[in-house]
Amino acid sequence: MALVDATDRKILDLLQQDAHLTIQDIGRKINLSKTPVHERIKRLEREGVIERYVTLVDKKKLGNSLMVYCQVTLDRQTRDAFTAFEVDVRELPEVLECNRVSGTFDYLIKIISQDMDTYNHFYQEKLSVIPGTLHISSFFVMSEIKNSTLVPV
Amino acid sequence: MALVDATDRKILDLLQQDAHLTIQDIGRKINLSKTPVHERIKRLEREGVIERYVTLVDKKKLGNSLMVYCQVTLDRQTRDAFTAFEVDVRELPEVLECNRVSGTFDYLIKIISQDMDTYNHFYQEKLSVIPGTLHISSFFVMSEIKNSTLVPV
DNA sequence: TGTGTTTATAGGAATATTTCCTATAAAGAA
DNA sequence: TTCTTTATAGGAAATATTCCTATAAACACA
Repeated sequence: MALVDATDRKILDLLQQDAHLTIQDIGRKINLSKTPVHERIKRLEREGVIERYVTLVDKKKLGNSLMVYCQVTLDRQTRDAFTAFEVDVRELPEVLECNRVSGTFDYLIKIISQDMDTYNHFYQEKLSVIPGTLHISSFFVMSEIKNSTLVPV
Repeated sequence: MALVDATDRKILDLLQQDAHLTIQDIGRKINLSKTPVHERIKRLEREGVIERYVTLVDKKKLGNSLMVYCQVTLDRQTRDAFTAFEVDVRELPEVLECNRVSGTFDYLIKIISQDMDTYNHFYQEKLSVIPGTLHISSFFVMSEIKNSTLVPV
């Protein structure tokens, strides 16, 4: 049998939208008793299909009103240069996402910050000082249209 | 009193990392009985500081191995053109994130797809056909370095 | 075909958690 | 001071998870 069957996908679809659904709730929605629902969820956790349960909060209400994308280019495109940059960038709590991409720059990173002063400080003191960084180009988010964690199942 | 005090921030920090922590667990970690922890969480939910509880899943194990960023430029930068594009893009489950940004293009969107064939189909049939779209430039994610939902508190 | 094994499910019982209720202590207002 | 408000604590009821046993269907194999 496949790693994830149709029933698993239904469960995952529901849990992705609301991690606080009870096993009974899920069972009711997909016409299954609590035992198989419970066992399937535990199996999906064991297999790593379910990675974690998290709480999403309102950034702005916590004082983080500025979101910025940066295109980062390193001075050398070697494996060691990539690794060194990645180790450093992972440590920065302001960096929510970092992906190495194809194209005219190396990394696209998403940064959250309180305001422009805070961002400027972060940019000058924490981001642009990472060894190997050659060029950084910032794009400021003016309006957040969509931000979903829901992977199609 | 402020909307969110120091105790609230401790609770939010813990819940952001693990939505399945029990109220008792949280109370133990911050030296508080279950009642105030429970009341604070309910208040944070009511006030919208806590937006939702979600389950994060392994994209690749569910068959979504390709992640792509697109820079989208519209043919006109009017309010109505923006609104129309945003309504359409919000409906696409492949689009996990969409932000309107400053700079030489209008939107930066993050797309998840099974593989290149699926992405090509999405690109040709669903993305590039959105009315008002002038230019799309794709950047393929080669390596995911960091992907966090943890907002600094 | 028949038998034993595996797999998925159901439902009750024990355990744990959330939710509700009452009570206490500290801080601030009249 | 005295009353009110706010934050906390802890017990009890309601709810959920977890564990246990049992049943039914699918499958392998002699």
